[in-house]
Amino acid sequence: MSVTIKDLSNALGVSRSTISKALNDRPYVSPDTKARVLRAAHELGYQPSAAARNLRRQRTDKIGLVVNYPIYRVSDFLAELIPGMASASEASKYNLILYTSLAGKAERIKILCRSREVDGIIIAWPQGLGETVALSQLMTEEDMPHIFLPRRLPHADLSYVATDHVQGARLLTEHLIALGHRRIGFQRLPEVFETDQDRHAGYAQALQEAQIPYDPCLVISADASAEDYGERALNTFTALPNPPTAILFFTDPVAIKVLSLAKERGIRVPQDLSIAGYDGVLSSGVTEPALTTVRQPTSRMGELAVDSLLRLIANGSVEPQQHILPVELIARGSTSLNLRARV
Amino acid sequence: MSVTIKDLSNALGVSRSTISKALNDRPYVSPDTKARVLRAAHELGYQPSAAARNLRRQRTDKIGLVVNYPIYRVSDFLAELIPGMASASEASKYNLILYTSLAGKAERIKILCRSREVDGIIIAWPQGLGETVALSQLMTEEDMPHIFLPRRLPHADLSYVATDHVQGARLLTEHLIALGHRRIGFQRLPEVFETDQDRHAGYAQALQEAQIPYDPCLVISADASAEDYGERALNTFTALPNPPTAILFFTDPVAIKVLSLAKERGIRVPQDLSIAGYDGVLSSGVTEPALTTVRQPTSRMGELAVDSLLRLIANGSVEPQQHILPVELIARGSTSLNLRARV
DNA sequence: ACCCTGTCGGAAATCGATTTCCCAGCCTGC
DNA sequence: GCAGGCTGGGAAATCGATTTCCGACAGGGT
Repeated sequence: MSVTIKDLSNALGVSRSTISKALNDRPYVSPDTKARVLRAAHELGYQPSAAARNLRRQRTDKIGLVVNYPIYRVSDFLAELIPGMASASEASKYNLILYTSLAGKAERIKILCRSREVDGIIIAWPQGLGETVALSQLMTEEDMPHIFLPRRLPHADLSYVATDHVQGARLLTEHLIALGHRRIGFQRLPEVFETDQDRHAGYAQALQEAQIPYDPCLVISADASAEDYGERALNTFTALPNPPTAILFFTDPVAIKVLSLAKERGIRVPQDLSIAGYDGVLSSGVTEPALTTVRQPTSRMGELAVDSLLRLIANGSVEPQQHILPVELIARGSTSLNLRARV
Repeated sequence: MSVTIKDLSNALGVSRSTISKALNDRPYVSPDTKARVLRAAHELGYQPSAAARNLRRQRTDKIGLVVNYPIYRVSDFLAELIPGMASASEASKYNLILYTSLAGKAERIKILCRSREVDGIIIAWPQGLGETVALSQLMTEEDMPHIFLPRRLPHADLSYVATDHVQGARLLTEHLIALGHRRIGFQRLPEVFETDQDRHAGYAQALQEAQIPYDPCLVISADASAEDYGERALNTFTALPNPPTAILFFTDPVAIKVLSLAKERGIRVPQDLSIAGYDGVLSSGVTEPALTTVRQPTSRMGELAVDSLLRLIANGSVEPQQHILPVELIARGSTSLNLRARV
C-alpha cells in the first residue's frame, strides 16, 4: 500500500488538514511547518491519490476525446490531431482519455457525462447536423462542457473548431486560374454537411471574381456509397464535349488514384490535365508528379480545441467557442500552365 | 448536482448497501428488490461516480499509454497503434489515457505510478536498455504493471510486445535472392538496440542459407546524427568496385528519398538497381515504382499489448509477457529480377 | 419446542483526500 | 486593560461509492 496523507500526519505529528494546506499552497500554515511538511512528503515519496482528490474536488483534470474513423484522412488526421491535443492539454495539467467506441451512441455519451470521469469532451466525428444538435443538448443538460471537431456548424450555440474550407477551395481554384485554366472540374464531397457547401462556395467565388462562367457540367457529386469516386469523375469529365483542363478532387487519396489511372490511360499530368487534391496527406508528396493540395493545420486544430474546451470548463457559461483556422495551398507538380488553351 | 446513490436510497426507502448490491449483481438481494432498484436507477438516470468508485475499489479501469514521437514512423505508427489499443481496451471496459510529455522523465513516471490514476502502463518509446531496465524496476517497486513497445528486450523479466525483425530482414533478403541478386546492400539502423542486431541477423541468415558469402563492404551503418542516411549509403555503395544490385534501406522514408535521388541521377529502378524499405508506410504504395517493403502489424501489436497488460493486472505476478509478432513482405515494383547478373 | 443455517437488508466503516468550522493565542488600537 | 481581528493548527464533515458486520426472520431437522 502506498503512503497516504495519514502516514504523513503520523510521521510528523501534524494534522491532515495542515498537511493538505501546506501541499496546496493555502494560507494559515507557518513557513516552518510548511517546509517540514514538504520535506517529509518528498522523503516519504508521498503523492496524493488521484481518486480521492477527484472525489473531493469534483473534477478530474481529464478531458475526453470521442473519435471514430471516417473513410478518409484516418491515419493522417488522427496522427496529427492526437499529439496536438495531448501536448496542449498536458501543458495545462490535463490529460486526454480516448473513447473510440462511443461514436453514434448517445446513450453511452450520457453515461460518460454522468460518471463524471472527465471534465469536458471533444467530439470528433462527422455526423448530421440534427444529431450534433441533439448531442450538444444532451451534454449541456448534463453540465458537460464540449467542443465539436472538425467542421463549422451553422448554429450560434454550438462550440467548434474547424478549418476554412471556403478558403481552401478558393485557393486551389485561384491557383489554377492563375495558371491559365478556365475550365476547372470540381468534385463535391459525398457527405451532407457544411464542408461541402463551403468548398463549393469557395470554388464558385474564385470563378466569379475571375469572371469565368459557372458551368454545372464541371461540378460532379461523389456518391457516398461508391468506392470509385475518382474513376467515375474522370470518366464523366473526359466524356464532355469540352472537357476540363484541370480537376479538383475532394481528397488526396482519390486524386492519387486518378493520378495512376491517368498514367494507365496515357493522359499526361500535368501537361494534358492538371490535378489537385485536398488534405495534404503525407503520400501526396511522393507521387510522380507530386500532388498539389491544401493542407489543414490539424495539429493546431487539436491545440485550439483543447484551449477552447478549457475555457469553457473554467468559465462555465461563457459564449460558445467558434474558431475557423486558415489553410495553406501546397502547389506542386501535378498542376501547371494550361498548355491546351494556347491551341 | 447529479443523482447519487443517496438520492436513490431516499427515493426507494432502501439502504445504500442494498442498492450497491443490486447494481453490482451481488447476492443477498431479493429478485423483487433488485428489480425495483434497477428500475428506479434507470428512471432517475443514476450513474455511479467514477471518482468515488475508484477510491473505494482502489482501481480505475484505465490504462496509461506513455509515448513520444520518434523520427520515423511517427504518423503511421501512432495512427495505427492508438486505435488498436483503444478498441482492445474498451472491449474490456478499460480506457486509455495518453501521456505524451513523460518520455525520458523517470520522476514523472514515478508520480504517475503513485497517484494511481491508471491500473497499468504501456510504454512506447525507444530508449537504451539500461534506462528500460531502470524504468521497469521503478514501476515494479510501485506495483504498477507495465509493458514495453515496440521492441524485443533481451531480459527475461521484462514484458514486451514486438515484431519479428529477424524475419523481416530475412524475408526481404530471400525475396531479392530469389530474384537473382547476389550482391545485396544492407543499411543498418542508427540506433543501438536489439532491432538493429535482429535485422542484421535476418539478413545474414538469408545469405548463409543461399550460400552467398557475407561481404562487410555491403553493410553500412547509419549515423544517427545525420539526416542524409539515404544519400550517403547510395554514394558509398555505387562507389564500390563491385556495387550491389539491390539495397535494403532501414525505413521507407529513406528508401523513398533514394528513389527520387536515383531518378535524378539516371539510375533506373528496378532495372539498374532494386530498392526496398521497411515499415510499410502508406506513402510506399504510391511512389513510382511502388516500394517493396515489410509491413509490421502495428494495430495488432497495440491490441496484444493491451491484452498482455490486462493479464498482468489481473494476475498480479504471472510470468512476464513476451510476444513477437510475424511481419509481412510486400513485394512491389521497386524490386525485380537482377538483369545485370546476366551480363 | 429448539437449534442451526441461510437469506435479506440496514448501520456503519472505509477508501484518501479537501474543506469547513472552531479554538487558542497574539497583536493592535483605543 | 480590553475588545476585536488575525494567524496557525486541529477536529470533524464531506465527497459517493463499496464492503464488512450484524440482526431479524424463515425454514428444516431433531
